[in-house]
Amino acid sequence: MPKGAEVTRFAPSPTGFLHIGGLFAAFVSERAAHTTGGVFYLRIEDTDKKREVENGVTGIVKGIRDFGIKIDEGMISETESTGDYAPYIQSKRAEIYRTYCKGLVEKGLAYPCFCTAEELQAVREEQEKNKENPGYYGKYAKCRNLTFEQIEEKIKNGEPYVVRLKSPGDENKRVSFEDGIKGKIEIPENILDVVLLKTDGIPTYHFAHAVDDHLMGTTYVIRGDEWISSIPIHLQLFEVLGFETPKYAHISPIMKEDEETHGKRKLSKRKDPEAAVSYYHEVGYPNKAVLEYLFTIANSNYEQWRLDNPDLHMGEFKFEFSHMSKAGALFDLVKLTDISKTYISKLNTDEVFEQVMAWAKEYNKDFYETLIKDPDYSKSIFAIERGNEKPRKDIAKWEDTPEYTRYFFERPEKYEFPENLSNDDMIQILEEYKKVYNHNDISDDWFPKVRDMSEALGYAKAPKFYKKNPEQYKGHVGDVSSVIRVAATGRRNTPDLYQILQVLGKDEVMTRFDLAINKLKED
RNA sequence: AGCGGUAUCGUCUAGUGGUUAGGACGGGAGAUUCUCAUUCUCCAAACAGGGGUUCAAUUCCCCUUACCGCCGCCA
Repeated sequence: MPKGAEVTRFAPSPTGFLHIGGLFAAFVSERAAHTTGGVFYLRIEDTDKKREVENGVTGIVKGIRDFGIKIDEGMISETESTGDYAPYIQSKRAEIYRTYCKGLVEKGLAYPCFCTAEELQAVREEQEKNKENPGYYGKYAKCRNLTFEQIEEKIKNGEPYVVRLKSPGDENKRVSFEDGIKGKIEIPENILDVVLLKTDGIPTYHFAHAVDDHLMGTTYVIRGDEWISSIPIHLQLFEVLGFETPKYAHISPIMKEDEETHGKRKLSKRKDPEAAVSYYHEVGYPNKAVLEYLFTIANSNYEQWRLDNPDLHMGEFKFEFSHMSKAGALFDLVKLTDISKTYISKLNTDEVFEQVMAWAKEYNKDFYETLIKDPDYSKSIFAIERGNEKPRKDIAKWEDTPEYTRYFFERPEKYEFPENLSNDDMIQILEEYKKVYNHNDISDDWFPKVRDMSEALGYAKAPKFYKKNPEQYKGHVGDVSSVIRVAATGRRNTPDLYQILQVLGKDEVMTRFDLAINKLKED
């Protein structure tokens, strides 16, 4: 590996649920590794059996991969991994932790503790009453000074126990470390005899973190900032284990404004659908757009870079911790929408079609069937005004497309005809237009024809003429084309009408005009 | 309670011991346009409060406040 290369990792629990904040952390870690020529790996922290979900690894691997985040080593599926430091799943590493733990006990740096949950609870209550700091330490650490004989006997009696660190900390001393994002942080030393190995022999996060990140060669630990408070524990663990400490960078969580309190709060798995990465997939925000958005909150100079380099791949942007925000950003769906619209507007027709199909296949089967029936026709819809110098920005997510394209697949049931014209006027316009309509007209000839016809029927050729002398006209060309537009699509607002008529095809256009005329006659 | 962290337009942020405090999203107005969407122009919009230090503080220091974390055999 090149000099300065960082080894980073993403280490989630196998809940199958990928939080947007988790994706963010994974993304930042991946950038940190790959912009330095290093390695990014995936480790699964399944030390809490209660959290586990069947096939939970798959969901996470897929979630990350879908976003184009490359995992170099570690878990690559539910059971498989690649890389030199396997196993990458903590439940399979029990022996390793036990060995290190045993070493600590032998050196007198850790000890078994037989306290029950009830006893610990009682201690906590007492501490609370005395307004002391809670925790297992000092005089409250009852098992700290058990004799060898006492321990032996309890074990022989089959009493369950955990292994605790015999913390060498001094509450009057402080430790300091340099955080990659937050800068220098100083905190009192850890004095808690934290649990290393739980009753079931599985390590706690703290212990597993120290052992694994050491063994797996992590150089830069990137994780949520809720871990900052645990830093003294971790530093102490590295010290007693005789390991070199990695660098740390603590990321602020992605927040959301709470409707009730108006305060900030973390995006919540339970309350906020947009907390789940799968949400973006479901509604069809392109992965690249989501990543692009994440990048704007990861590095504050990214937006300017994007403005300066609209066509470069985002991988070319140089990610740096120094440009990361110290505070937690509020998640802004509106901004995501804007980024997504811009992104989609730049895709070519085939790309759009491909992505729409991929989305529809999974989340809107009917629409998928509709599109697949005649792929060329479907593509021609998405081709409308695409590739222009100033492309339209009206699709934010694939979920928008069924409604956006509906009138191409269904004849109008309702017509939003303009109110300022009488039915007879509109019938006249349509009848007349049927006569002059030539499906083979090119785009440049098409609109002048509508203008000429408007004039012949007593409408102003252009809105400005009408505005000058409204009493001279029945309306203007806008009213006329409106009638044609509504007759063809049912809607008042659509993209370029010429292109729409071209896509619909001559026969269909004529049929729709007739249907509209009949409808107007009925009313 | 204690221990940490954070604080610039509504949002994401840039920035500096002396600036008309900059940009992006969103909002408003106008222009372009057959509608809509684009595009373009313009506008409104911020240094949490109080003390210091200094000729000068949004910037440095302290306090307060607010918000966020953490205090588990969860991670």
